[in-house]
Amino acid sequence: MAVITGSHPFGLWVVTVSWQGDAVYRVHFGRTGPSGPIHPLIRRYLMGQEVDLTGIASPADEGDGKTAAIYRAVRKVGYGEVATYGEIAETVGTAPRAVGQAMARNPTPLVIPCHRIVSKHGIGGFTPPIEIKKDLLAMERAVCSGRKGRI
DNA sequence: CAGTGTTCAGGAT
DNA sequence: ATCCTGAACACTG
Repeated sequence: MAVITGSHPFGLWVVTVSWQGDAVYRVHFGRTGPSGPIHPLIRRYLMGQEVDLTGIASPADEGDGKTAAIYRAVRKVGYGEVATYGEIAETVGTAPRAVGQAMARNPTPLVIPCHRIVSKHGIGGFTPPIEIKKDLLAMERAVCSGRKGRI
């Protein structure tokens, strides 16, 4: 059984996902991507539905190192919520820069919501174009505020 | 050893 | 109020 690679549009971008069963191995943003199916939950997420992606397995958060612990902490950040590098660092017991380092090497954005981790003073960084991070956050915020008059 | 998707404090404009 | 430095922290290749 081979790993499936497919893509789905998100705004002006195309999200390419390599996955198999309930495990996602790689997520990549680009202008174009191969035709093929992607993980159902990620597809619904990209279509603007509030879905819980914590059920998806990612090789990144399995391990013994600090990085894996950071990824697990990041995954606890819920849909439409944000946390700072410093908060994640304090949870795991490490330094903010280690969190940034881990985010920069995140193999599976969305599954591990690195876009919800922002700098204390601004939006923070993002290895693909920062526009994507802004769009993702804007979408989640819109969905959350859209559900029955809450904030 | 060097490079980060940080953070904090200080000082200048 | 905004912007710039410099320093210290933890982790990975």
